[in-house]
Amino acid sequence: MAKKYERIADELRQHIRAGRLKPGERLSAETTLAKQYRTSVPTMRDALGELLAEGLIDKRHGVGNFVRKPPQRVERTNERHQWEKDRARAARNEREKTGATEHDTGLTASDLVFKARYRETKADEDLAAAFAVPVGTRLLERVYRTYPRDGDAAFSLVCSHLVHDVVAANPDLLDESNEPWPGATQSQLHTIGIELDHIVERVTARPPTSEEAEELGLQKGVSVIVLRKISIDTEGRVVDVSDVIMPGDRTELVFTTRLERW
Amino acid sequence: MAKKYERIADELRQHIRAGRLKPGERLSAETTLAKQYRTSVPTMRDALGELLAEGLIDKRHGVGNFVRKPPQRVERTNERHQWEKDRARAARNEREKTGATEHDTGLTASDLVFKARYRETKADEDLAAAFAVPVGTRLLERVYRTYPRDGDAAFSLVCSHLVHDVVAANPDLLDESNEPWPGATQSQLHTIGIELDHIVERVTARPPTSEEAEELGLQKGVSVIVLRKISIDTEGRVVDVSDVIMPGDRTELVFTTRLERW
DNA sequence: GAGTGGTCTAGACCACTGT
DNA sequence: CAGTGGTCTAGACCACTCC
Repeated sequence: MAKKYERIADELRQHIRAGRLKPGERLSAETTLAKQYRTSVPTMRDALGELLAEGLIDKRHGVGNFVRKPPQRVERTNERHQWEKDRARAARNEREKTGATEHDTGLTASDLVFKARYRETKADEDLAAAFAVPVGTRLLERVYRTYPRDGDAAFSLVCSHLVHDVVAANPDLLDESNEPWPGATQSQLHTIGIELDHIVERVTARPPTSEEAEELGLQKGVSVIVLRKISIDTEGRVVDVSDVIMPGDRTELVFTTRLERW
Repeated sequence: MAKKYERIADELRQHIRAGRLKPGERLSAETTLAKQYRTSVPTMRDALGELLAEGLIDKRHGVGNFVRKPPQRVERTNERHQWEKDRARAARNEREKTGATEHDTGLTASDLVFKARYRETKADEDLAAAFAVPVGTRLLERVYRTYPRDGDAAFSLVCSHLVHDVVAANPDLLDESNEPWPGATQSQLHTIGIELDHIVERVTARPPTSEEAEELGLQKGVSVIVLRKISIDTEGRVVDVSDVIMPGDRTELVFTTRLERW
């Protein structure tokens, strides 16, 4: 009854969990494994595909299959928003001390490479609805990437949108060469007199596009977590809509909800 | 350069999005499609596998492949916690009016079938750490399922844990036949004098186990969203640890974070 | 060049569904 | 029973990595 590739996957999983296959260790070639498990190569590959989607192994084309090191999960908390707000009005040298990615990963700025690209776009239907503005309204699109200095895969893909005419009040905000802006978006918005009141985050999961898989270094079968962050200011206006794509096998989102006392 | 199965998947995706293939419509048999696209059946299946993971089609063994109706997404907000807290002390008939699943799905109680199963267990390492109690501490495990009356797949798989000796203060709380308890867990905890202060939710995504895929009616390649909810009472004690498994292709989590004013 | 995984083919046989 | 998708096999050929 049990499918063959599932039984093989189970067996390999046990070996990994029990430590008989150690992190970083290379598995035998797929042709060899197929013989060992008395099966064909495609079936063997189906079994390995399960472990791949679970993040237990890495496949490296032309090299081999490797037991994955237990991934260092990146936590992203919703407390970062209050933390950013507290720092938004601080002196520049204070804000420069740490950024949010360092806050999440525990790495220091020297380990990280940061890239920003600004572009002007027009609101499509989706964004127009989120901002409650007409379709075609001019937006400022800001794309961010943060890479570890040695590795190649990005931690997350971030794409933020602002209403162009709103942020144009401070021309510095239109210039990507001012990035990384110490203190992040809330500090930038503060320069044009905007204070945030609350943030709504919508979380879903789906398979990555091939570009996303490429940039995040995702193995086949691994999903991404998609987070749409909507920032609302004290007048109830939507001032920022950001989409964040994170690798599903390395990301943990943490949300704390405080309740009113009886 | 582009892989053949990706090109075919792209083409089918376009057809679906453009409405040339309508929701509910059956695709040709895989052997027929393979001929149409001048490829082999396994490659055709790889292409269909992409659409499957994206939730664009349903495969029904022995029947055919069907264009999926745009899934009605279930939203789960963190505002439900305050909503539940507000109702926890209300009169029974008030609390009976609606439950949280109805709140999320917009369905009424008569459309839903509810099941609860209680069981006594001992804290493993993971749960012991979450509760800050010794490994082996007696826990009450409560498993919940909610099904639509006509369909077969559950909306979510919920497993809640309470410290047995804490809730034993009210024997009614040990008896699954008292479920569904109007007003949910916060109302149950209120009967033993517990008030919640805040809730921490940790969100991750991963492939489903085969049991999860079965119960949630998931197609191959669709991930689940895993939410661990930890409830902390006004004395800082962890009183409930719940794991919620939700289908990745039909779920949207919504978290609102309110910020302190400057 | 040797060895690895990636893509694709062709086809056997099984399991499930509806008539 | 006919038709469908599910599993599995055997093997060709390509693309990548490392020596």
